[in-house]
Amino acid sequence: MHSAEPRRRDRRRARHEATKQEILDAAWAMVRAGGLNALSLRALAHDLDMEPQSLYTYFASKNAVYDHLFAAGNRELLDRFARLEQTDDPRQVLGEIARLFVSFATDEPARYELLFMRTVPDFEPSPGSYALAVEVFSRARSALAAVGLDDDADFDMWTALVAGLASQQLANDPDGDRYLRLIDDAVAMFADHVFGTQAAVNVNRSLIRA
Amino acid sequence: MHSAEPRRRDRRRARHEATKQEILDAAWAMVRAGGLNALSLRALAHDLDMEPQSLYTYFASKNAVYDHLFAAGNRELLDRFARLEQTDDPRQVLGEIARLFVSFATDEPARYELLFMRTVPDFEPSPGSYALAVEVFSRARSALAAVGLDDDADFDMWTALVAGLASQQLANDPDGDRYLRLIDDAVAMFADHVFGTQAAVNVNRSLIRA
DNA sequence: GTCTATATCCAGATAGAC
DNA sequence: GTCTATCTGGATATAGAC
Repeated sequence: MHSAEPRRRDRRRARHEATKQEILDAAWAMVRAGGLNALSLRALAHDLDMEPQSLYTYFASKNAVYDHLFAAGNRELLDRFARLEQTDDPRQVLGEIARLFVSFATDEPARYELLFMRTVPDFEPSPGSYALAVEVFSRARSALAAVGLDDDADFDMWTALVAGLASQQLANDPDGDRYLRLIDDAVAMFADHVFGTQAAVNVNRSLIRA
Repeated sequence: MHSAEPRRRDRRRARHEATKQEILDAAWAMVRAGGLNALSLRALAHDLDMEPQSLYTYFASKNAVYDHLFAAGNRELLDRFARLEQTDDPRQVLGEIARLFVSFATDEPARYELLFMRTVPDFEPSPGSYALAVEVFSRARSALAAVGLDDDADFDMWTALVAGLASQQLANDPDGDRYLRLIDDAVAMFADHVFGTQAAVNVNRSLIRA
């Protein structure tokens, strides 16, 4: 009879985790529908047919819910990084990363807002969640470094360009692709700037041949 | 005695407008201190030593206050446009406009947020205020067209680049100039892309001379 | 034009019974 | 683990006396 106890605890824990996940799923649905600041514990409880107070069994506060969403968003980004096609072509790498971020933004604007804009008052990610964000950052940093892009200012320019495309897409054409379709052009512009233009490369080749 | 009445009405109206402006000044101070969503009619009234209900004499709703801030922000932008140095040099024009927008953002982040991000739930500018925003847009559009930049996609790329620099500056280095100091480089990158590189120009000159 | 009083609704969070 | 009951505080807005 002693041996049954641990299994019972496991089942309870599993149930607990399952409920927690249901709450998080409902939270995603809520921010998806009404924006990041539309998250409300009362409404969340209502959607799940429970009393608001019961949520505190699973999350210590509303910001704890945000923290789980924040962590999940960063894990999703890391997954997408892991699935990137491997290549040595700098322009292809830049294009892949830009598409990764901008589609991450358009897929779920609220998630992008949570991770990259500072729009939830008083929310600070926990150390564990923040570590995931740092991992995302260094992942991007080293992906660019691998193709010869290791200058800090260039990196900042790149993130500004990608963030600009993403935020304009969300703000001005949330359901279209007006800025999404500028990605290839943006990559060409940026790559020409930091690596030299294809034209310049051709000129250099001519000089070498001469 | 009849002639005194209009003057009394004028004085009353002037007093009314003065109080209205005091409220707006306090509102600016509030969003400056606590962010755009920190605006609260209760707190506003408290700062002005009045009851919250009295504010309704001056503004029909909280969003009416936001609307006045929105309009004032756009008027300030138009003023800055009017004060731009006149020049035919495309790169100089691009640089001036970029600095105009990014410093407009860093001078008062909440104002930039109100005008260019969609971060106040349920706020829609009134037709009159929106008209000012449209005027700002067309002002930027025609300033670029005047130096030969009239392609829609190029314009979108430009706004994305400038918006990206501004938003990254606000989000990642609000008190510094990490992205501000990239403006010249960004202008060069963009201008090279749409007008051709200086290198390419030199090559063309060589060809013409040869 | 400003006040008191009030309506209505929302929020996050805690204590303690069961 | 979930509930009832409650605390505390916030919000926007309206009615009507003065």
